[in-house]
Amino acid sequence: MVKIQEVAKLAGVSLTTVSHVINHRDRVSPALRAKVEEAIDKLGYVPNRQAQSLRTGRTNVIAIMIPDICAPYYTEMVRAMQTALVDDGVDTLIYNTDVPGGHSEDHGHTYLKQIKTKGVDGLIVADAALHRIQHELAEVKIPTVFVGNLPSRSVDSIEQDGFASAYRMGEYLVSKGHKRIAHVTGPSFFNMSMLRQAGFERALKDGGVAMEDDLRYEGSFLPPSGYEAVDWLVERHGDDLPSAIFFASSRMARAALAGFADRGISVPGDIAVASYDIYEELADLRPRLTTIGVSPSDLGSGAIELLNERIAGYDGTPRQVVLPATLEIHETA
Amino acid sequence: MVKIQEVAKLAGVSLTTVSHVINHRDRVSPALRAKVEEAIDKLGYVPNRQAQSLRTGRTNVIAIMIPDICAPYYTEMVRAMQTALVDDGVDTLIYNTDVPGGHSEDHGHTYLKQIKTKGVDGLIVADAALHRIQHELAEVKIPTVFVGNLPSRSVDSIEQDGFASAYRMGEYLVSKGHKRIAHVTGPSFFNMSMLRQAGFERALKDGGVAMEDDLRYEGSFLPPSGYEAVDWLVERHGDDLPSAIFFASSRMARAALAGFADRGISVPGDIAVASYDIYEELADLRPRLTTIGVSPSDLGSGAIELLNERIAGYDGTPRQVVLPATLEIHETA
DNA sequence: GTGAAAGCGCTAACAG
DNA sequence: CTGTTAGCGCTTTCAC
Repeated sequence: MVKIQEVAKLAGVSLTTVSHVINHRDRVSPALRAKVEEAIDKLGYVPNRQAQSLRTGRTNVIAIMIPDICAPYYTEMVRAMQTALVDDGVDTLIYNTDVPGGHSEDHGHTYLKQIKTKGVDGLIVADAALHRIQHELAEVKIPTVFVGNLPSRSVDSIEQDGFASAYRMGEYLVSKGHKRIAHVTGPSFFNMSMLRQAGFERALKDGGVAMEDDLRYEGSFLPPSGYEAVDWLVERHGDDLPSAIFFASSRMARAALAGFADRGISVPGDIAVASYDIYEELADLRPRLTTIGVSPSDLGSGAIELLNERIAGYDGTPRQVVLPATLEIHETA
Repeated sequence: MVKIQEVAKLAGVSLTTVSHVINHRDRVSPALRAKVEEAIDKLGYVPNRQAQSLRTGRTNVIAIMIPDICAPYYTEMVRAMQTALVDDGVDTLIYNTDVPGGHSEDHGHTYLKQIKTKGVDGLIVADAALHRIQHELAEVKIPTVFVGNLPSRSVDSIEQDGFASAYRMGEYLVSKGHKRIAHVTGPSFFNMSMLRQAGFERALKDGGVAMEDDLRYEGSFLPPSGYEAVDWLVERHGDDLPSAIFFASSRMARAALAGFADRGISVPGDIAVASYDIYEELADLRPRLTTIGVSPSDLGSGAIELLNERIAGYDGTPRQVVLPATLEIHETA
């Protein structure tokens, strides 16, 4: 490893000067600068980040915690973040709480510890399962932004209004004349699940459509439970299907579409399908899903904005940004 | 930030002892260790990684370069890598060469520079577009594994046999009685595209089926070009469709399925569809794609194995691992 | 505009 | 088993 001293020697200057041409170009005369830069090139010198960081306390790295790197929703979000960061040369350490061998929350806990020691400049937590460790989040003294609903408001957050969005979808389905609507919710231990559920069912109620308990199924947000929901629906109501079904996540809806196809149930002919969540990848699905949600890209770039302000020194009380949802009407409902 | 000295003071020992309980537990008497650990807890001490790394030269971080974090193929691969790394506490810096604002290869170049300065312990490059900068790869003195076909064999690599796999799919289609088969290839500047193409067309030839130039379309591996390929096919051969079509990537095939659906062309009724690539997410697609390929998870965990050996000090000539492909026959062909 | 010197927090000889 | 000591490579006052 070639170090700053060797550059200095080759260029015939002091190592301070070399450091200056690296960090404060203007403080060095053009002539010297040229000499130094030549030496840097010749030697193939690259500054050692560890040493730089140790000295400056900055790493130019942020950590991102997501539950599942295989979910397109999160990858689109991460991509937007990376895009927003690339010009600043900030790198992203990605932590997947869903990695096998343990509960997501445990991993979150472990990772949080790990992250603290890493000396990252900032942290983005986009994992609803971690709302339970919000107190820990607040104690982490590095700038942090939570993506999702964070009741405690202990750190900055950016989210969508789950209640209002789900309400809007409920309204839409009612407006299409549906009178019996099945509802596959998210896990009841997630705040966001409850919000979406409450919003959706409130809309039905307001629209004069009763939500039968027997038409509600608690899913996990993940694909398998969407497929299972179809099994449940057919077993339970096969002889008298509801006219529509709403999924609290599009991953479930996507799997459910496969389930309906496998059962020979036509969508939207036999049953209309709608879901929460929006992201680009859904565009290639047929039939195209009718969904409501906020683009993960917007959430991602918004999160980075908040984080950058914190990193730059903003020190006000935690902010809470709520992004408006879009209703995308396509073939399935 | 609480440092090792304060812990030492509180525990009433020298800072070496503290360092030892952190790094070499067994070198310290249980009694002292307990005292030190208590002090660590009380103070909430976490070691500063920058300092540790500066001293030891290890960071417990590896860098992973992929072209597109939104492609399920790569996310499954990354996930497998992270799973293989989590127990060792190794974190992953993820670089997306496909990030907007520049050509993938340029980004690769830039990132490579950035990575060099980061002092990562290892590097995984899973981006075929980067085979052009293989010489740079070889010059990076950190342990590196390339995922994909690397003709120069300048570093360790793990890959699938594109020729053999595509050949096998060609054979299969011929065996199903197809006589006119369209072929959507990958970009001709990729080595792997050429391998797949050669394998597939060779199989047709060996099976006595002519490959008409007019039935070949050069795609990009990405979804949009799959959709475009359908447009091309219909414009060109709408009145006389071939009986089957093979896509060199499943992302193209997936988009093509949407394209066929939009045109009212039934799969496999009007045309059989097959593709390269295998990954879990395809399971939720209907009709299910008939594909051939190697699971990205296997590639990912294999890559980590190779990398770990290098990090551990293995210093032989570059190895080349080739994983066998699986033919998955489903509905579309 | 340039250089000497101090030290970021930690680890690992080495000596006791 | 424990403590003293010398840096890892860099940035940044502070003098000149």
